[in-house]
Amino acid sequence: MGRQPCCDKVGVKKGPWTSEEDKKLMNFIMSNGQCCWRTVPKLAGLKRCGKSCRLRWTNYLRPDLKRGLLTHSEEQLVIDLHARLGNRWSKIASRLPGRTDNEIKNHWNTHIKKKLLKMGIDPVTHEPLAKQQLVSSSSSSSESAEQLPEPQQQLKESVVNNNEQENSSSSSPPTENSCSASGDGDESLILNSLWLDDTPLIDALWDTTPTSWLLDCQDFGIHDFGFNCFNETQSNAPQTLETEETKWH
DNA sequence: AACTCATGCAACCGCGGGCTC
DNA sequence: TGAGCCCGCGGTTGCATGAGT
Repeated sequence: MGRQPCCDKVGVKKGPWTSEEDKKLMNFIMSNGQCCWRTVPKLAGLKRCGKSCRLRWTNYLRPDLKRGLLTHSEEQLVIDLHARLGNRWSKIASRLPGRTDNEIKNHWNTHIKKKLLKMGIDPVTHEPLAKQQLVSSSSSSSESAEQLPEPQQQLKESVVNNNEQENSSSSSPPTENSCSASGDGDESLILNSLWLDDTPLIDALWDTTPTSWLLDCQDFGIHDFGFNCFNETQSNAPQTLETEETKWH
């Protein structure tokens, strides 16, 4: 169907926001609340499109936003949620108070992705890269997985064990990616369990993390990246965020 | 000091979903 | 039921800044 542009392109300003514009938008939202973004620029006296106003507000001006780098445990949470949800940044962001989908997406693409790759973990599937290469390069034979070198074999077993545990526990649903072959039913279970409870996961998640198999990744040099503190942070992540963050970065 | 390259972040764009009529 | 509209999402781009040569 034909779509009208989100705003009149003529006379609409683009590019970086000035502090004057920020002030206008901030004042307007503060006094009128968030409503009908299409009308916001007009009412607030801005030469911007509503979309741009919404983005600026949600990604930058919102008073509840945290600024600065993601903490260690926030990163861990992002990794785990990404394993469950894939690139659903807004869903992931909804579990991290004060963080925006854009921020998380950027952080994923610039930091976490690289760290995972360096560790030999596919950032898309969250599976060990070595394992994937073996599987893909040796046709569809299931035997290939049995012939993994020792470190990869340990990883594989770890993954299997975790999946088995998760499959047998109603309180910790299987990951979307690692169990992608199990069908849509699993995903709906995951989503149900995730979204029925809207409280942020930041404090509770790592007790049952499906990426806990990363703990066994010592042979991939994980200690170089600070993953050796997974065990510590599982039990008291929020309390140790700042100190762990310094190790991590 | 000047240049190039890499990195990180803010912002834009196009599309899909949901709602209304 | 389907067209029109708006909002929100995810992918991508562009620019500013820092590091390296």
